[in-house]
This record gives sequence, C-alpha cells and structure tokens, in this order.
Amino acid sequence: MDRLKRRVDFLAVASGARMTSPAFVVQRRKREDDGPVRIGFTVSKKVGTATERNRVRRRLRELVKQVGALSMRPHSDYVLVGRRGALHRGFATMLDDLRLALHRLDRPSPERS
RNA sequence: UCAGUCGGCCGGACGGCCGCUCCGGCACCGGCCGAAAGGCCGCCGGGGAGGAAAGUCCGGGCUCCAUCGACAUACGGUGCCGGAUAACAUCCGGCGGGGGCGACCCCAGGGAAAGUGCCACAGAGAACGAACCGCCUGCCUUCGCCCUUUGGGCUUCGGCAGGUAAGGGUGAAAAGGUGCGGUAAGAGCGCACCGCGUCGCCGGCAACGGCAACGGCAUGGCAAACCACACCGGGAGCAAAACCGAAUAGGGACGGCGCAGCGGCUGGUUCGCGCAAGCGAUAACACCGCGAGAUCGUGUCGGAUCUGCCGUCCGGGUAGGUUGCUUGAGGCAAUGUGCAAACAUUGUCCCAGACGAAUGGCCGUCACGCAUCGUCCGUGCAAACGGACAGUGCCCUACAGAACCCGGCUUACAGGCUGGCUGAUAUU
Repeated sequence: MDRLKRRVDFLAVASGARMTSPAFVVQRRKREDDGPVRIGFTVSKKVGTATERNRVRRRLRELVKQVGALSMRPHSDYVLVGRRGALHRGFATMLDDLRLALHRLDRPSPERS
C-alpha cells in the first residue's frame, strides 16, 4: 500500500465515487494499471489549527492501518478527507464507519449501473 | 500566618500491544533482485517537537543578484548616559521624571530663544502678553440721610475717563507658586523660601548632581505635526542557491538572404592586373572612432553591457532527483574577572532532520484537577461552612506542532514546584 503524493492524483480521485461519514469522507478511483492500492489524506485548514489537523491525519492513518489493504480494491486510489468529528469520535466507532463506507463503495450504485 | 512584589524551573508518570522516520551495524539468521560490487525488506542497537516550535515585529549568519565610481537627493529607521554584543528597537548598570507606606513598577526620556503650522468645545482672553464679572480712583447725574448750614461728609441707581490683575468663572492647559510687607485697589513693587535662567566652583568617563553669586520672570503646550541636528541602512530570500537532468518554447558555430547611421581602410574575403614581390578595387565578417536606442532607483558627469531574418549542427533552463540539512555566535559543569549583562580558560557531551510533511494510535495502572453524591468529625439554635475518607463522571489535560540556523521582542497558557525581598499581625 503506497501513499498518494502528487497533486494531480488527488484531483483525479476527487472526481470519483465518495461516501460521507461524521468523521471523514472516503473517495475512490479505479486506475488502469496493475499497481498496488494507494491512499492519500486531506485535512484542510477548515478543520482546525495545525495541531488539530495533525491529530486528525494520524487517527485516519491508524484507521487505514487497522482495516488493512484487503478490504480495499486492488489498483485503486483512495483519499480520506478529514472532518472535525475525527478529533473526538470514539476510535472503535470510526473503524465501523470506515468498514461500512468501503463496503458501500464496493457495491455498485443503482443509478450508475 | 495573611497580603504583596521580583525572579528561576517544570509543564503528566510508568507499563503493554501495534506502527512511522533518521543514523549506525553486519557479529547472527531468513527472503527478494543482481554476473559481481551491492541494494531492498526483515533483524540488532540508538535518537526523535516547544517554552513559546506561534506572530513574522526587529537584529545577524548563510545564499544569490546588484558589488557601477563620485557628488547630491530621495526614502526608511534610531534618539538621556555608559557598558555588553556578530548585531539590535535587545540586555545590564546608572541618571532624570511620575506612581506606591514599602519591596518595586511605569516613561517615544534629545532639539520648541532655525523656521512653518496647530491648540477643538467652553471661555473676556489659547500667544505681536488678555480684561467678562469684579476691585479701586477722579468727574458728572441721581435716591436718601447726617452735620448747625451759601459748605462738607456718608450712601443708592447709572454714565464717562483711568488704574489694576487679589478674587470669581471657562478649560487638558490662563502668563512663576506660597507667605509677609506694601498699596486707593493691586502688582516681583520689596523681602524670605521653593521653582526657573545665566555665570562660576566642586564631584562624576558621561547623562547629571551639589554649592555659591547674580537676574527679577524673560522661555505656554504639541516634534507618535512638518522640520532641523546626529548616527545607521543596497535588494531579495532555503520556494535562497548549487549539481544531475526529460518532453515543448528561447542562445553559440556554419551557410544563405536582406538591411546596413556615418567614417577609417587595420586584418580577412573576393575581383582585376602581374612570372613573382606587390599594386589597385571591395558594400556585408572582425576591428577602431563618432553617433542613436535600451538597461544599471532618480538627476548630472563619466563608465559598462546589448542592439536583423531563414535553414543545419552544438551548449543552458521547466517537471523530477540529489545537495543545501544540521557541529552551532552550540549545550552542560567548574574556575577566574566584573556590581551586572557578559567574557575568558579548562573539561565534557553530540542532542529531530521530515518534504501530501515522521516524532504516533489503542489500552491499563497511578498521580493531579474539577463536578456530584454518600458517610464521619468540628463550629453553630438552625441555615450553612470547613476538614477527612470512599464512590461515580469528566479532561484523560492548558497554550499549542520543528520546516535553513542563531540572538531578542511580542502574544497564548490548566496546573504545579521553588528562591529573594517588602508590609501587616501573632508569639518568643
């Protein structure tokens, strides 16, 4: 599992499917190559001060680590956008949030297909 | 013990599981790639946010650009004195002014007799020293009274002329202050003290202070208004900069074409003549002189650099990567010098280097704090207050996250530890 680092990649993922949770927003985009799962984090200044943004990003990163790459689709890019709720929401609850969001992204949405 | 004041330090602790990043190690084992050297993952050992990392307000180092010189000007900053320092608007020690019983705190604290300007409202007056109400004198008019009378005195209302700056009132500020004398009433008019100014002497490196004499008050405030004076100052910043280097747009060499600002004709080129040396011609290239334009903050003088189009061949920049990147005006300790800021010497230590950005996530125990309920104890008639113990809940901690590095300043901060000093009270 690699990290997303280029601005271009972030912009590309932003146009893909998304699921919203109280603590974060998950975005996904399928790539045309055979590379591994890549994941990026976005925490804007709207969330809070630098200290708070760091904390949000670290908790999101830990969530991804515990959920693991197996529950994500191969050769896809994911972006987690942090929200202010990620600061104080219970960690176990957030884990369930993320699993649910990934599951829903996997299920093809009716209006799309 | 209470109240206060000035500093210094810390800013959760311990443990478990799972990770991130940097450095070192191949002594051990395993895996992958490679012909090898070696690299990567795993492994082993070690380091990993702050006192403000923040605001980016000053001062530097470092890097690049300008390093073009002189003079002038413009712009910006600083402004009691001495010291510290790489430097500063910082720090230390003084001086002066103001506040506090005091420890101590605060000060944008140079020049207003170089000039210009401003001083709202109120008030008579806000600066070539003013006169509203007053106070006083003289004359005139008027009301009344007294005195033994063609006069004099006192008094009421008012007018004119003059003298005043005591008092009232306005204001942020009113022309030295207080007291005594003096006077028609007053006034530095005179005197004493204080303040101010000038000069002299003494002390101090200096800011300044002390003493004495003289003057008789002249010089209102604002320079965070312009200004004058003294001193200082190039610009931009690690997204600086250096190196390696794609794809697409811009420079040097060669060829051609075209245009040349003028002149020189020095070299080359080409052409003509000649056996040759050479002579003559020649527009383009190079060179020299003058000139024009652009750039170097502005002006002057000087100076430097550059100055067509097309085709073919070679070198620079962007994306990306590496370096810069952490050993430094460094920390700690001791000793010495100094009132101190600080400096010197010796010893010792190596203490984050990320780049969509590591330094963490989850859990347990404990401490601390806050809230709430219960029990017990003390005071009290009671309401209530204080203390101790245990339970539960909350925050699982305030302010806040390195981004090239230092010295400061400013701002934010739950709570805790500790030292000096001051005042009050009590006891000895």
